[in-house]
Amino acid sequence: MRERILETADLLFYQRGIRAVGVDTIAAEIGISKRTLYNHFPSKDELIAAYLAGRFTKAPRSGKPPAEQILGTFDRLERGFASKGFRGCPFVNAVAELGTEDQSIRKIAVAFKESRRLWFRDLLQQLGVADAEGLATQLTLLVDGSIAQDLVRNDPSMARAAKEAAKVLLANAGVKVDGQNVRNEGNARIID
Amino acid sequence: MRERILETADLLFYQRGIRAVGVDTIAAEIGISKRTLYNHFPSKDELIAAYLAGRFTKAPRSGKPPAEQILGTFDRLERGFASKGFRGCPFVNAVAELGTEDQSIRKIAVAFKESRRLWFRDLLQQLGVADAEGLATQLTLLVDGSIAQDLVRNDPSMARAAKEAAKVLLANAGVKVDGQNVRNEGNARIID
DNA sequence: ACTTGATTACACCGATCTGTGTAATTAATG
DNA sequence: CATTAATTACACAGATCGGTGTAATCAAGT
Repeated sequence: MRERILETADLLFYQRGIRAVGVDTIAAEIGISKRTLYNHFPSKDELIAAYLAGRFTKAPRSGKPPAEQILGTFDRLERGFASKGFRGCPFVNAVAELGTEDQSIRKIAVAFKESRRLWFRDLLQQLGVADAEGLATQLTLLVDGSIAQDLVRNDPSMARAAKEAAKVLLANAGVKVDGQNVRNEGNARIID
Repeated sequence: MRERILETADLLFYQRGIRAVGVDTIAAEIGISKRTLYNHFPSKDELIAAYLAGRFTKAPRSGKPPAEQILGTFDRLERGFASKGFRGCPFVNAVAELGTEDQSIRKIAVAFKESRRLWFRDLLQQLGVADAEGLATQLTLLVDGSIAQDLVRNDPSMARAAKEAAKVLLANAGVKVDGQNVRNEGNARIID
């Protein structure tokens, strides 16, 4: 039951916005009484927090080469953009909608952003990139930038643009990409 | 009077979110009657549209070298992030909050994003960049990415990370940056 | 002084919001 | 069968929402 409530809340919150969806709407959508919903979640705020916590999915660990994993992120992004229900990053949207004052929600959003940055960083470290921290941050900018742009433009190709930029940044850091050969001894050299 | 309403609505909408601010709140904040507000704006929706239209500021035209103008964007971003009231991109926030179905608002947001992309593109063309269209798109990703990241993290240094990434992208396209020397004949070579 | 237009106070509308109280109903367990 | 726990229907609370109707007030211009 709790999961049914959560998945319905997830769908409606993400699709229409948190403030735009009332608890009555959620209960009615499932076909349960409002009382039942409040028996599982003491307040809407806790339901919102649970919704965001449920969106906190770890990045998949795979055996593929790190560079492929990194660039594969943008392929998954593009598929996500093209899928029907895509409506931007739920964490960014929540902070944008609910404001910065709500610390509990902002903390979840920060934790998610940071977890993805660290995922990038670890892969970059495996690749021997010198400034893995900085480059990981830059990659997250491309990710969130393409998400924001797709949200307003509804243009999945933004993911590909981000991927191309990521390739350049990776190559500049000495990572071999797409069979390109790159040396990185003091002066990086990009061969396209 | 109309401007007073607009600037107050701007402040409250941007700071607290559009759905979170009622017309009564706006009128009370100014100290006018709700009737007066509705005499200037027939509905809240039109007030929202006017709010976004007012946020539509053209990028400044200056006589500085194109490369400096482009990179200066990120310096201005960083100052914006560090300023007290910064709360992300009002257009992205509006779309995130009001949903994609509201076409009139989404159109304003798209127009703004596109205007900034074209501003980048024109400067890149002045620099003789081959794929000015594509690179301009990539730069907007860095801009919007840093905005989104700063919104949740409250970390103005995201603008600097975006600037560093932009430098790499520019250099890779053969633009001379920071006194770096770059050739771009077939194979770009980056010297840091 | 007279007219015109803007603004005011204020009550009111129907709808919706989060949240609660309560008593009846259902389903599983012993 | 009896107990227990969950769920139900439903009314209701108090607040807020966007928006309107109306008559009084105010200020400026001719």
